[in-house]
Amino acid sequence: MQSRIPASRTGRPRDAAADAAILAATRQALIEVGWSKLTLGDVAVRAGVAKTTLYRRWAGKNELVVDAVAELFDALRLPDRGSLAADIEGVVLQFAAILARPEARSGLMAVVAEATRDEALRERIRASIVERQKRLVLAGRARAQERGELPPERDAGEAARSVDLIFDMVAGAVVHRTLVSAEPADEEWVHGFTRVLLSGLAAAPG
Amino acid sequence: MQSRIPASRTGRPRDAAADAAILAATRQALIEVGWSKLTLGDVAVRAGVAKTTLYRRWAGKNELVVDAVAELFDALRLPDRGSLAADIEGVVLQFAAILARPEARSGLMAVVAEATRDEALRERIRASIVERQKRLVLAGRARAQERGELPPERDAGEAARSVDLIFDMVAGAVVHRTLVSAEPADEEWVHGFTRVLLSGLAAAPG
DNA sequence: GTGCTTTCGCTACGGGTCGTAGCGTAATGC
DNA sequence: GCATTACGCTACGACCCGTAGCGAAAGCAC
Repeated sequence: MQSRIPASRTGRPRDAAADAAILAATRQALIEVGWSKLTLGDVAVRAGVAKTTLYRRWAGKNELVVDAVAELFDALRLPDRGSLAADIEGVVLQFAAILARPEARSGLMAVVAEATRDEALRERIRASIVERQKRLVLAGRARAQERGELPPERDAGEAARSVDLIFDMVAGAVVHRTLVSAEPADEEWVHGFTRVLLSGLAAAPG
Repeated sequence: MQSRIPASRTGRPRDAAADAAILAATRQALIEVGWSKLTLGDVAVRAGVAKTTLYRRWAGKNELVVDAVAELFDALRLPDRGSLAADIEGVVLQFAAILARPEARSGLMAVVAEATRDEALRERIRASIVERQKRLVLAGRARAQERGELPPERDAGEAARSVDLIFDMVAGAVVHRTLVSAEPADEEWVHGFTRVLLSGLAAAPG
């Protein structure tokens, strides 16, 4: 999943530790110098590998940063706080906390911008970040339906569209609040946002 | 508002037509080569001016692209379709149409990414794009309150927070849908989104 | 008109990054 | 041992950056 360029089956195997070192170095470089001034030569020095080694594993800066950032979002967990509203607030707060970290802010938006002109990169982001985290929406909704807090979907297509909409609204609002409005997505804001979102979902099924 | 570097009062005045030519050339370059491969030398050639002229007016690539993209959003209008839901749908569809244009997609996200590490650039984006377009939310809400579709705010602080939340939700959702999920924000999607948003706002005042 | 000031187009430059090629060496499978 | 691949290192041409310096042009004050 990480290395875009696959390793061969024969010959000397790749150093597995180098992958982790490179991704960690990439995140550190994002923190210290940001996306635009991040150079692959610098990352290689930080990771303690040769620049050519880096190019053997990743096609370029875009792919490398996507992988480095994607790992950050794997820490997201769906808490069980007893109610859908509280569960969502918990996830959104975690999401906001990740987006507050400079390596996530600088890297994520930059690769999304690059992806507007790169179909393969867009698919890479979708697969390794977006689709990967939709598990949270699915699990949260299923639990809420068990509790009777949300009505069941009429059909599968309806359900899929609903998940997509919720994901776009949650991720979009938090990202916009954090990166564009440049205001913190703190507990007060998350509480207000969650209330509006849930009221809307409950009142407008489908 | 456009040229970051102010002109002097005496001496030969700047060619006013050059500003428009440079901004148009910037947008055209965003369409053809995208943000990352956009060079100021290329923009200067496209605009028919010397590279040094460009540097006399803008501090760099970031500031230039912000100005070039900001103009795109000035075309937004609040239509009067008779109901708040219809009005919002109209604005959101216009917003989605702008974001569907490659010069807006590529440029906007890139400068937002750069702004995560540049306070002045962040303020520039806020002033020339975000705050500038909040007029739409304000006008839409005022009209809805006249119609009785939305309750009045309790106080000014409440009202301001509400506008910020609405703006983050609308802009965030459309941007995320268009650029990250890479799905079109068509009429069907906008209709569903608007329904959820308005139901939420009506049910969860303040 | 005559100066003063600033803009403009042009050329040239050092500095930095890119992505690749080439080499000798190290590590694994057969 | 042999083939194959990964690794570290060096070097390279290509490109873009941002600035300096120049002569010419276009306004303003007088």
